Amino acid sequence: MRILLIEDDTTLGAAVRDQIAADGQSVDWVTRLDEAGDAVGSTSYDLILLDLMLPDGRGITFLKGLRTRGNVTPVIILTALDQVSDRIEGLNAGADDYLVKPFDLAELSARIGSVARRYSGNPNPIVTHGPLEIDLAARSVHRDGKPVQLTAREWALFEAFLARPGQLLSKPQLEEKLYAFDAEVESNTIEVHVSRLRKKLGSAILETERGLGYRLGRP
Amino acid sequence: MRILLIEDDTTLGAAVRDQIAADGQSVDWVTRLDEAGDAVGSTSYDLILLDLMLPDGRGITFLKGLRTRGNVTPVIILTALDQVSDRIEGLNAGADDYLVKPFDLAELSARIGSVARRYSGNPNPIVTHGPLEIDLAARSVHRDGKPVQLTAREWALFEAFLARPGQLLSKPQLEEKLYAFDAEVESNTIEVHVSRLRKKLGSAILETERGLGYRLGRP
DNA sequence: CAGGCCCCTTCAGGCTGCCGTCAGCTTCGC
DNA sequence: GCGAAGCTGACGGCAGCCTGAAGGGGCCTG
Repeated sequence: MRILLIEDDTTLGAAVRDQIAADGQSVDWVTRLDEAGDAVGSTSYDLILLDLMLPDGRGITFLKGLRTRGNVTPVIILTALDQVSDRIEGLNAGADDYLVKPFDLAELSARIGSVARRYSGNPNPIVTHGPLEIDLAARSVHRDGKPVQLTAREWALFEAFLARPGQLLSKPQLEEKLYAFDAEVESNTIEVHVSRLRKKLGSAILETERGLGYRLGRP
Repeated sequence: MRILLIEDDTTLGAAVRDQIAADGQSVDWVTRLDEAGDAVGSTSYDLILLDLMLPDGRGITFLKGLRTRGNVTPVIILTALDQVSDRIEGLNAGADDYLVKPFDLAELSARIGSVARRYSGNPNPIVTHGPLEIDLAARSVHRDGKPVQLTAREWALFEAFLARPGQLLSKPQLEEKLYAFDAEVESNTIEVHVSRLRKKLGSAILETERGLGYRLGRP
């Protein structure tokens, strides 16, 4: 992942650069907005870390210009300004996240990871399970290459099994997972949803353990 | 590369003209907006350098008119106004960059080079999605070859889906994207904007996943 | 400064289809 | 063969969604 760091404080900049490099990402570090403008003009970045107070202008303006030109690269703002109004202005200008100095470098790593996961141009990780291809982030399932539509409840149920492959889940456990714990389910709802899931995903997908519950079938 | 310089200060204008010529580009220099209008009407420029205070009107007005007529030539604003509001107005009006006077001629060269690299004479990359052609940089959409006008919110929403094609986006996620995170949206704003987008771009463009959110439809 | 215009939000009414329920049937264990 | 547990088709209620219309605010114009 290619990251552009725009930060004029040399101490902080170097620390951030080293942290990112330690995470295995590549960094370009500039200290002025005009350098930053050239950089985004000539290179395609996956993420921009932007200081708000720079020697040749406000980072906000740079960010707005970026967005006005249709650039959708995710931007995380780094700034000493901790007032809510600045934060709102930054987010309104199109920032994706915000870090107030002084911040923990580990936290920075976490945010970078989060943004990267959310936006990386790469496709989401796909879990395969027999004839099924499951994209958890996109909430989509394909069966033999054909998309399958799952409803909200069906997803919740399916997710519960995917989270614990092979593990036996009792009906009370599943009800707890599907409903706010105060909801009263006085019927065979789980059975019905299991039935619908089997119809959509294949009858082998869920195995019944009579009297005990269900478990995800072997692929 | 062919550059149009709109500047009424003869000293500065001559200096800029000479600098650009020294960089090996060709320049047309006009001092009034009506002349500028004639020039863009008769010649195709790769870049426009625009002063904001001119004897026969505001440069902003000229720029807006240009964009309204669908002209997407990159524009760099040259101005003595150093207030943030003016810069933002310029960028919102469709400028690609700005330079506050007095500026270094070397910096001007760098910006020109940057813009040139960004556009490299070629039209912007076009994303096609079924009957839609989307120019992210110019923020324009064509449907079956006809231009479609999107408002700010509509574009922001559309962009969110384009950034992650096929991914399910929940309403809270979309609200987060459209509004500062502390804004309270107590109504069905997202639904309304989705509805408008469908009306403008075609009903199949966004698919509803009841209880979960929306996703970009297959082309 | 009034007036117009456009965009955004909110609201209300109508519609869709998901979900819980039930009943009748099948399967399983003993 | 019997009872208990599970399966599944059918159906009505209602949450969630759609959309036309109205009102307010910002921006530009005369």
